[in-house]
Amino acid sequence: MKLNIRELDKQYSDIGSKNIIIEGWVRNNRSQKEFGFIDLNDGTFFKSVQVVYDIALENFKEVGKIRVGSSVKVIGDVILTPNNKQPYEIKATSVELVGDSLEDYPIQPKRHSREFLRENAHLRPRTNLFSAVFRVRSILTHAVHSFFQEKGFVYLAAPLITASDAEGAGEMFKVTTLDLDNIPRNEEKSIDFKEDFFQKPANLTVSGQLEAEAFALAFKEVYTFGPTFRAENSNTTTHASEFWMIEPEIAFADIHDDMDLAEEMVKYLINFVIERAPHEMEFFDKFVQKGLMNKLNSVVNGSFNRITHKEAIDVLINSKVKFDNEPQHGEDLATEHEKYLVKHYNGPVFVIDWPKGIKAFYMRMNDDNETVAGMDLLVPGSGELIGGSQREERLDMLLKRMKEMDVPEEDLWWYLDLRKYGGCKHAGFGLGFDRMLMYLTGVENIRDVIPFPRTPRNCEF
RNA sequence: GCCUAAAUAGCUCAGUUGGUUAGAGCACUUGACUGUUAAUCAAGGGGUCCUAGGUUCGAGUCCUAGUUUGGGCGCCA
Repeated sequence: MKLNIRELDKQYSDIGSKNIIIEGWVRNNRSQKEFGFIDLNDGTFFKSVQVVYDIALENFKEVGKIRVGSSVKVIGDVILTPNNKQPYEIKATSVELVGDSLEDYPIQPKRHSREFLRENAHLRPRTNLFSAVFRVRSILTHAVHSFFQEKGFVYLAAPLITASDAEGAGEMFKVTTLDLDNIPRNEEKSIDFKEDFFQKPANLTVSGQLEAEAFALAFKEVYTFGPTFRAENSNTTTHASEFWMIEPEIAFADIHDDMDLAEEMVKYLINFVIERAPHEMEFFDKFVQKGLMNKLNSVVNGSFNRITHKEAIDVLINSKVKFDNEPQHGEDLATEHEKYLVKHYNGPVFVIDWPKGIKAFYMRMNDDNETVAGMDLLVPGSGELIGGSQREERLDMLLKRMKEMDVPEEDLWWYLDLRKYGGCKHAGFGLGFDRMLMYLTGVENIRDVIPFPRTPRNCEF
């Protein structure tokens, strides 16, 4: 009977000593004179199973030489070993080498640096850490859909290619089929995009928000979940050129409804993963970030702090801490300020009502005419986990803001239409999926929670 | 993009004020070993000391430039 290790771990006590077949990869092989042990992992379960083989095997000597990384097929019986480190193991009646692993296999049964493993991104999922990270990533993906689907939100796939350059969320990657060695020029000597695939300049999206707004004004509650691209030359532990973002958008809702949704979602995601990946979470808690589970449990059981930008600045000023950037009303928060705030409040903090000059054109103007209804959720380690706002639904105000901020109206005619035909107050946010994963696992670098990360100068694999 | 640190065996690192033939642990090869679990023990193979210049009788070590990587900052999710 073929079994995978996940199934085996569930039912090992009932299986008795039946012949079972397990196929997987050798994590370690300790051979002795007349017997030996293989740590076998088949990828279906965080833990490996120990296979015991002895001299009764006709190929005993060859089995003893099977190297780490090799794939094997094992036939054997389950035996219970309650007095050992592991509650059960496989007593092999047959061990067959399926795919040899050459002598220079880079992954060894020892600690490797994260940098080295990044350079071996095709092999790192075979290590404990990355096995745990990427299984949790998969579970977190499921959690996202599960959360919104349970609430009846409609999922839309926002376009990845866009002709609009107006989102203002950062530098964009250009999309073109023009021959770069022979770029067509028009009479003014500028690039003739009439010759290009879309007959106009096109880019990879930096946000699906504007399209999500269109759907929110039809389905009331919607979300996007997909990749996003930023061509910024960002070199930090929390930025990638290609990352995934979740962008819910809700109609007939204001910024407080928006924060309620964000808080409920973050808590749901944490609970979902803790429940379904207990071994992985235990591993993170033990080896990646001590106290992680305590932190997550207190986040789930507490409520998030909510302060205005003005209050945040007051807290910073009253702290008497000597910051490199002096906190000032009307100015942006520096990273050191964010770090102080999450420490001060000992957990996630919403900051709302930001000075209008430092936020995007679509955020709703508050009655004071000085601040907009934007909100950021700051968390320890991952920085800005969520950025969102109540959207400006008043056509005249939106047009005024676009003019002030030099956003071209002609590209966004359809976005303006949403305010002309049955507009209503609405709000939404973007949650950085990869940053959420960092927060959940305690992994400090975004490059270590993305299977094959893209960052400036790095597009291998 | 700015600031800063680093680069020595496949990996993780040591290498003193510039001085003989550049070392260790792990990995690999060979062998030993009756319950290992990052097994242990013995022997062996393995080096463009990041690259290019320079200083010096002599450079892994000092200087200059470059490349790559880490961290911090900016931009943001």
